[in-house]
Amino acid sequence: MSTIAIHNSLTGRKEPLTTLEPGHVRMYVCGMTVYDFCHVGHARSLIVFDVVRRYLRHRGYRVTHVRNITDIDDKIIARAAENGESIGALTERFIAAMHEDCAALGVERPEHEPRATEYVAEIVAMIGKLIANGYAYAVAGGDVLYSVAKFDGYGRLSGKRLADLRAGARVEVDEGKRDPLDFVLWKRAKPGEPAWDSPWGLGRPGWHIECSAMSVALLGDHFDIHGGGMDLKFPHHENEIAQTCAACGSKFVDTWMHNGFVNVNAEKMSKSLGNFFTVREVLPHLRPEVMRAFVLSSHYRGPINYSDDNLRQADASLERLYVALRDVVPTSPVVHGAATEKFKAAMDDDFNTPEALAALQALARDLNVAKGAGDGAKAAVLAAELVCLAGVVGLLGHEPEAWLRTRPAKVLGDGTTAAAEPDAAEIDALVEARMAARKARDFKESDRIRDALLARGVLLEDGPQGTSWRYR
RNA sequence: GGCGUCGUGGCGGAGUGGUCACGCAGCGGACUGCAAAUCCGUGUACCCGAGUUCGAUUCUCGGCGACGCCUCCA
Repeated sequence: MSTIAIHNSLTGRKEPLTTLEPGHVRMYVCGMTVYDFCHVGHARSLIVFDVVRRYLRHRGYRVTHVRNITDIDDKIIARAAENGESIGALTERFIAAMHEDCAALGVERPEHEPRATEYVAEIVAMIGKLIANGYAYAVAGGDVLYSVAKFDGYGRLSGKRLADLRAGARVEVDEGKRDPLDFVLWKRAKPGEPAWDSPWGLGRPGWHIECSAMSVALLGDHFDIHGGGMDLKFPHHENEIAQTCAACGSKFVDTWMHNGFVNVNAEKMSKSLGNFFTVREVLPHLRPEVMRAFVLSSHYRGPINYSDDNLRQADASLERLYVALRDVVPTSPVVHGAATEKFKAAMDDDFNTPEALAALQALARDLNVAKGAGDGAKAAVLAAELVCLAGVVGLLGHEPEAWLRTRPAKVLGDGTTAAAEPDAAEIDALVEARMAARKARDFKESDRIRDALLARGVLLEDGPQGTSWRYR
């Protein structure tokens, strides 16, 4: 059996996947800070690791997938205050919204979804260990800081040296900080802020420590895969390594995976640039599967450019697959052929989804050829293989006819939705009328009907079994 | 300034030391009453310069350019 190779950010190279426990992958992926809606950048990360999870399972692994929720931090506190809303109400609202977005995108629920506020005891215990081990120190105000210089491997993940970091440090030195790079583990509460009791007084966790504490609590102090967006590499993941290794004296994570950004006009989609689109504003006009196809059209580590044209192309390539599946009933036990081998080889090679998608396209071609040759049995077998493989990455989950005869509301330039398109009943009636005209060889009339429908977004196609229609 | 990633045909996007990605768009053909879909065919693509090599888009070095991280960020 071939093995899966994964690019490990820690070593910078592709390595065969190994698991500490045979056949069981333990994977932690950094999730959201819940003070706002998910945007397309979050969607990419969610989809990428959803595909990783699905593929590992497809390859026979049991997967324990943890995706945390950061439900306490500065931005949450600030946003709640801004809104005049309690922190709990704010975070519950955006957690629910995130779950809705995930469901819409077909992103499976991970096995565990721990929230920082539910793990304060573990966090406090870990900070205590770090102090005991000499890696952390409490300062007068009530903050506890991590002493970066104490940790040998600091900077290994992000390829940074302490000296370089200090030279470029833009952070002002807090009083009490022994080193400008030291980061906070426990933050003293200001009046009115949510706070938990601790040996260092009332306060709350720093950002990085929650992931260390929760991953260790749920997956152990040494596990297989840790993932997240590229922007988390430094300082977040670097700090996680420093914390967990120093507290537990273990190796922590074997394979680090980082997905690339979603760009808009070649610039990173981000809150500060204001060039982001939320999942919920985009999804009504874009079928979720198109979003997934778009994300998978490029390799997860590279950048991907979010644009109408690229989404359109993703839609078109997906449509080609659905058109191929039209009028074919897939056989029941799936027979795996050459396409499966290609698909598997691609996915085994660091989840090369563009290559895997190419295998699906090749399969669609064979399927079309079989259909053209009238070889229904072969077509049925190929269709089954196509649906099965696509399903592994969460695609082609719809009935082809249903997919081709549905479309999201078209948004016009002014933000309004386009006038309603003809419904199925009306289209069927017109198709009937056109059929009658064709039978009478009144092609002028039949073409008039077809052109009129096309002008309203409906495409008619004459085939051996009659006329079918779809939106375009 | 430090560190890093990347630069492939009209567009998107894989990949490889010497045959082939794949999709979108275009063109020619088959099919069709005409279309659409489909199939077949079609593009002197690999940022620039030097080096290694029988041979480099692929390896090495240098340059240019884009982007990212170094502060919260998926």
